[in-house]
Amino acid sequence: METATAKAVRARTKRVKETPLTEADWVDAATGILVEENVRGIKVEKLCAKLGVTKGSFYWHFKKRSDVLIALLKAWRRRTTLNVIQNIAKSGAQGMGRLRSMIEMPRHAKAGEVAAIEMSIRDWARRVEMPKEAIVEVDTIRIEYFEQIFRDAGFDEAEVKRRSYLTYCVLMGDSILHRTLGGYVERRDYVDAAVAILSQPRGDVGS
Amino acid sequence: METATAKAVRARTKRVKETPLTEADWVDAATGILVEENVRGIKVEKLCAKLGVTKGSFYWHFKKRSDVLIALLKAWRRRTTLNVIQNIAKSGAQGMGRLRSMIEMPRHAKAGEVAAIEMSIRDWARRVEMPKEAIVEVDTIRIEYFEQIFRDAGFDEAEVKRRSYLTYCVLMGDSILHRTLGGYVERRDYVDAAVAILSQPRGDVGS
DNA sequence: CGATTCCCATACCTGTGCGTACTTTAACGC
DNA sequence: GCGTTAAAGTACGCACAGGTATGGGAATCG
Repeated sequence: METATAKAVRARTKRVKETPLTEADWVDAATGILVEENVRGIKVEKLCAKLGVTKGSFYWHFKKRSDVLIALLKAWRRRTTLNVIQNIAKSGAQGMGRLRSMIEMPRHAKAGEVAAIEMSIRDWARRVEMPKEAIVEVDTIRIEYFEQIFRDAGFDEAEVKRRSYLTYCVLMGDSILHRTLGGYVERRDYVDAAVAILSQPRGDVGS
Repeated sequence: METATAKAVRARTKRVKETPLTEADWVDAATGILVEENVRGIKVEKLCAKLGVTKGSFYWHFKKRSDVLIALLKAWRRRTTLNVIQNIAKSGAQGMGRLRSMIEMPRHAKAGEVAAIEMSIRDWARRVEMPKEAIVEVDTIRIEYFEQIFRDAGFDEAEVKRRSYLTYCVLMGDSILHRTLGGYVERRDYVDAAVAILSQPRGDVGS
């Protein structure tokens, strides 16, 4: 039979980090599970196993399970809203180049993980109010950015709104569909076409 | 204290239907929970409560919990693949009118429930293989229909694929975003713009 | 060097949910 | 009428998960 001290040692050796855990560690672990499973898969004991500690630690950092969910959401909200703004500046794109770099985003290398997190949160938001607020905020910020792009390109206000919404639909749709329909269209091909079609001046409607 | 017979009577009176339950009844109940919560929310006892019976009934109809999930998926797959084909015939639309009626779909009255089911299954499919197969099949059928539309309109094969994928992205994006960004654009306005832009012949790309 | 505080371990209680074994009731054939 | 079978009801075992209470070791501060 395993002694209590032996178990303690075994638990300790599982720890990756020897410094005390921070809230960020818990949030990261929870985010991982959120993607692999879903919100309901975020169990206290599973979090602890992932971090190599026991429940005593969790309930020292948080009062209850839902507190880590709130922290997760807060962190995502902050990261994501900042990302939108930063990607504007970072890419250095101008005019319709901004549209292109936005449309390319879901197909970027590291985007898969990011998109998976967002999709999990969107799914969560379908039934719970708290994540819905975060989603609405992110959606609003993004669409305002699209509006700016089309406004700069000289479209009138009504057309700006329509194209912004359409653009966001394309973006959102692609980030969902390129997983199952991955190889259907080439990335370069798709991005070119999307930019061209969305930025094309309104001509006559084909009969 | 409540007697055993009294409990039996109380349970019986909760039953909506007095005829024996069918597999379809269980699948319907499970689908309801799938939308309200998610796939992990489909608990055997919750299903039973919804149908006014006890676990004895469930385990007479199914061997284990996952069997009802399989049945649910099978039913959805069948319904959805049929729906795509039927909506083609039913609408009676021709040419680009077919595109319009497809784009209108997520905004139809009863579409909310249907879309919610699909989104729940898509979320489920992100982590499990079984629902993923169903999703891939549905995606393939839909995009083949889009291809037909654009092919009939005279686009070349490469453009057919690009536009089909873009169209599906718009459809998918709208069915997700119109919940949070519901009032952002008017339905009529959005549909007109989407059809116009997606069907517009390729002109010069604005600089 | 002693006490306090931080961070975590252990043990326990409770509720819930899956699955099983057995019993009960109602309809139906004969 | 009477046994048989379909369609449940009842009771139980058990594993997991949330939360609490308490204990322990290491660092830190006076």
